[in-house]
Amino acid sequence: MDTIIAASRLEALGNPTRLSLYRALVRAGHGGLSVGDCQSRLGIAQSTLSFHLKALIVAGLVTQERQGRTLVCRANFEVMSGLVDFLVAECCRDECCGTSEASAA
Amino acid sequence: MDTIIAASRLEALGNPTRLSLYRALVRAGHGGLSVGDCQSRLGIAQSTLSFHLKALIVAGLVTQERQGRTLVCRANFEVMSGLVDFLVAECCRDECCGTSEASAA
DNA sequence: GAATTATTTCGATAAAACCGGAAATATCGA
DNA sequence: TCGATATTTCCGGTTTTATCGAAATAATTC
Repeated sequence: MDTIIAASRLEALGNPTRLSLYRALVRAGHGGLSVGDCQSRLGIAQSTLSFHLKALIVAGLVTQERQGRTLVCRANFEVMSGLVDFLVAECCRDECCGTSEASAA
Repeated sequence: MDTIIAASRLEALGNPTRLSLYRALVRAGHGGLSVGDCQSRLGIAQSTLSFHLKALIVAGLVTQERQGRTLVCRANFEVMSGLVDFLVAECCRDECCGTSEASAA
């Protein structure tokens, strides 16, 4: 995953309102939540919710599916998994040869 | 972990410059990197680096230790681990009873 | 204590984020 | 088509962020 893309996803999660929204969707699991359900849970203005929801969708963290009048939102678990993998990828790769003190040799 | 704290950490990682910086430290592993090493790797102004480094430190993602004239920076792996755990915590908790269709019952 | 190296703070500026109210769009039911 | 429900877009104002250069601080060495 590109650093730019990973950063945009982390940025999307890096707002308390959006993080709460995302976690509500994570808790909801497969079934997801309608936009209205999200709104009543978070208790913020609809326009504000729509704004943040869109940010999560653009980032690829959330998907939407229309069901009649309502839009069902779901967390995209694969994207989250990829993001987590990215964060820990290459951990300690440059830490060669088991030096126990910094800048040894 | 509090949502506010988690969001602040994700926000800290949600900037391409800071994410690159953090990943450089993750790659460096236990030995860490001096601020000067970070600067030469990222190729940005020192003031800019200092600004972003401070953000990571305030967020708790990075620690610093003085060694003579240099400040050694290290990724705080425990904090990262906690953050990852937070993201996947309570997954599907509200998805009761294995309904396969949304809003069944 | 003066010179040197390492790092941060300050000042300025342009860009972006955040928020809610009002209006617009889309779907359903009768 | 008309009315009701569900959701988004547009608008504006305020706050925050990102960036760099220049000056200041901190620790070391001679």
